Amino acid sequence: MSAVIDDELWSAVGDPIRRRMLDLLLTEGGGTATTLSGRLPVTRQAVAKHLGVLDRVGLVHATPSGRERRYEVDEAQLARAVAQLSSVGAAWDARLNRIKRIAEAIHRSQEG
Amino acid sequence: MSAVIDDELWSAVGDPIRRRMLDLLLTEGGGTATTLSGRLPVTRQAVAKHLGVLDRVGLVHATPSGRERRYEVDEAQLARAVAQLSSVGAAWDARLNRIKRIAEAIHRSQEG
DNA sequence: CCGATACGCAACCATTGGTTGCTCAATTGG
DNA sequence: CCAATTGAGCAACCAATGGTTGCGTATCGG
Repeated sequence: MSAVIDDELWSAVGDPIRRRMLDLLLTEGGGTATTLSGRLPVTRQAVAKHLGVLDRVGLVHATPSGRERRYEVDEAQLARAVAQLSSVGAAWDARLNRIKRIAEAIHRSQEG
Repeated sequence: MSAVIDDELWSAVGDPIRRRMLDLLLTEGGGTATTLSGRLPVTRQAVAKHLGVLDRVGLVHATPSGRERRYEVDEAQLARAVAQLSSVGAAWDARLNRIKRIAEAIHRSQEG
């Protein structure tokens, strides 16, 4: 029930560029800093830094081959991240619902 | 299907301090920069800046009263944010599932 | 009225995301 | 085999952001 998400994981997927990178890596089945930067509005170096962040939290992993460094999404890890995201959403949902029920109860008690 | 979340909303809830602030505001039914800073590891001024961010994206709103400035969560807006969070999660889930199905199909075709 | 308190503003510092410029290594082709 | 190309990895630098301290101001309560 913790709803205490791993802050590193959150900030990793909290960045819009990194979310788009994950999307691209998923839909294209992996890529390098160079190929990704061709589809993003930032330079290769910026992409490389973001890949470093994603790598450190385990959302992607790299396989060097020749002079290339190909990155792929760690699907299990991303699934875990998605689960944590939705658990935070669920926690807030629960609080909102509880507040709503209390408010309704007060409302009824004031009427009846 | 967009899965294109409002980046401002994301970065608003992407910050761990701001998430804890939302939690506190929900569970305590509102608060001021001063009361929140008492429960957080940052100064009142830092909290005030975060409240400004949350206010600008509409997740909280303030009602000045005397020398206090009381903030409360805009529940409808937070519900919207939660919905967007879960839609991103759902989009990634869908991609992960599709990839999984394709991988399984390839696996089967290679065996049979 | 005067002290305490809650807020806002400004200056300043560290971290982070971005850039450019360079070097280095591996691939490719004459 | 040697040279040009190309992908990656630094390093320096800049802007924005999250944090701090310090100070001014307004409101509340004795």
